[in-house]
Amino acid sequence: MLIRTHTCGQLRETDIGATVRLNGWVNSYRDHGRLLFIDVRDRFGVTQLVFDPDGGISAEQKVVADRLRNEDVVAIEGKVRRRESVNPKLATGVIEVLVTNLVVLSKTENPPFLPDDLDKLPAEEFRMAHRYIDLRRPAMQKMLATRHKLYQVTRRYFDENGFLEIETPILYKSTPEGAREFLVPSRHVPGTFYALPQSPQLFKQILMVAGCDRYMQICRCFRDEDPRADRQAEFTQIDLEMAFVRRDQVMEMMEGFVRRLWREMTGFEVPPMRRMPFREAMEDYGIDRPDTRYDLKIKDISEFAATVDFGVFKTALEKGKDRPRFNSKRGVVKAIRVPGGAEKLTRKLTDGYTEFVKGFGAGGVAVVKVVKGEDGSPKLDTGIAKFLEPRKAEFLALMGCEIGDTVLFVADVYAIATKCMGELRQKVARDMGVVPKPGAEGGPWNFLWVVDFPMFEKNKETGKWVAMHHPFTSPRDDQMQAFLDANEEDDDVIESIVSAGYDIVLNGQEIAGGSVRIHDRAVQSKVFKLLGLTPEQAKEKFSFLLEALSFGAPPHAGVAFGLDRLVMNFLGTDNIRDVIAFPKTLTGADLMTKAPSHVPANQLKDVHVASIIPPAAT
RNA sequence: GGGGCGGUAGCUCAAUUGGUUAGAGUACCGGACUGUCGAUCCGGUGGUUGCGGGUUCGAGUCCCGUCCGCCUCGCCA
Repeated sequence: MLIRTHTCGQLRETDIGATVRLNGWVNSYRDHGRLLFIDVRDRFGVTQLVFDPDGGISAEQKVVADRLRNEDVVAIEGKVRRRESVNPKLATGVIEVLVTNLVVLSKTENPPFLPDDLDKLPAEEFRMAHRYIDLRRPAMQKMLATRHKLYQVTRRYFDENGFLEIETPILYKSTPEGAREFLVPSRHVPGTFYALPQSPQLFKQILMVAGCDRYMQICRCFRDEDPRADRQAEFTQIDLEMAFVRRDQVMEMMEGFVRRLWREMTGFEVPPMRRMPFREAMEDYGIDRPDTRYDLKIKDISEFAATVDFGVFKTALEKGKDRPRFNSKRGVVKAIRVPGGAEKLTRKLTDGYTEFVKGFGAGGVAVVKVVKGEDGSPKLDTGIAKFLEPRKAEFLALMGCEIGDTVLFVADVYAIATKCMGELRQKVARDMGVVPKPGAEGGPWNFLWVVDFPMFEKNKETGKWVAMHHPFTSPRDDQMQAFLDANEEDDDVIESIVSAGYDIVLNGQEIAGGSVRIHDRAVQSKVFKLLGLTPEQAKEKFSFLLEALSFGAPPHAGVAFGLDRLVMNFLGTDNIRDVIAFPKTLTGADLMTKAPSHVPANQLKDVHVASIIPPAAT
């Protein structure tokens, strides 16, 4: 074949006169009879070829050229010359190649679709089934290049900071807490199974005990739970761990990474990141990953609401009134002041909010508008105005209301009211049009740390304690003694213990999370006990960890970044499948390879597995 | 597991209340054309309306079931 001398994005004015060879795909053809133009494409760009019987191409080859169609693969030789008319859309648009020799390397069937970004894209289902064509699109090539660059910046930064890149096993021990695991049957030991790792959490801690000091890995993780637009069952993490550090050293290292990453990927200089306690996030934003690009803060007005003669408030506030503040079952009234809402939040929208919060367990949303009265002063209107009227001045002052505002209320127990308000705040922000464009489209990049998470929370169904982050997260240093001293039966104390965990939140999205780990066997044992694991169960599941911790474990801490979400941010997409070369559907199918698939009976027999699904039914 | 949206030519879409032979653009095939660049012009092929039932004189359209895709709640230590 004619091996290329240049890529299809390379030739410039300075190459005019040179004899070159190009390889690539036919991107489009424009047949003028005697004269034929072909745009040839590779991942580097597009170059125009000209086939002219007066220009050195043989009559036989011209006939072959006339038969070229989109996505045929060709090799050509020819002479670079200046175009008669420049195409400013192409980087190579000043020149063209007058072809003297053509070899068709691969003739294509009529392709199911053409890989251009100009027309409306085919259905995603179809793009995934023919991924080899979809990935030819310039936008997808850009995605692959962006991911690649992210890998390189990541490896460079952590290498410079003394991290070792170490691979950990994919065939791993089942530790069935948290997410459902993918299982792999063992051939050697009938009836036993590996699991695919939800993350390399325990291996990286073991590596710290093993004296590796600093570890990093760009690793695949597997969680057999239902995906979402921004979630795949199989996804990639930038996984890290450091020894001989506490919280601040890790956070500093991570912040440095984020700063480097954004500088190199986007040119944006990330300012010092504020640290927001979990409690503040929940109080002001109703969520542990607040989007601080817009205000619309939530206000707890329980105290004021108690003075209002409104049944819904009174009923809510009666609930769990003897419980401590922030207790999930204590009744509260929360409000959001929406500047300009009186006009924009129509009755239809606010009625919709009631339906919306019902989905999260609340009874509804109460509404009041602040309008201009006849004397020009603020007047309460619609909704629950008549109940608030007697305490109007106090209410307006409390909420800081101005004419034109709408105030939305939810009254329920703390957990529900907080969740509803957090979700409602985001919905209202969208309805009001105050959510900025994504960072990749010129909007702000808004980073913050969320810290001081509770160590434990109660599972709603079982009533048992579960680790909020994971069971290897240490209490915050100043909480350690309180944790060791705590009576396991004392829920209020257990609930109050704060962990040494930390998340990085970007524009309301968690992009990284980590914690200082427990490096003391006694502390780890106490956590397992609180989580309801007997010493025997703990040993069965985590003996290797407990042993490791008992043979000289350095203090250590780490973090994991969601790599796919980082790429989504850099490309400005909200679809995770757009940043993965070979993604899966919501049911875990690979539409190109048709995985998962049935396997022959003998293959099942080899691994000692029998299907309970009758062959006829499948 | 629950809720919602969608599935019509290779692809993107249309088809009035249930009513004639299911159309258009594009791709593809044939033809014309020496400067185009999403070439243009002329002509043509192409349909199990996802699948299976049902209602009806008549179903792309209505009903039931099912499969697939997407969005979402639960779930995701």
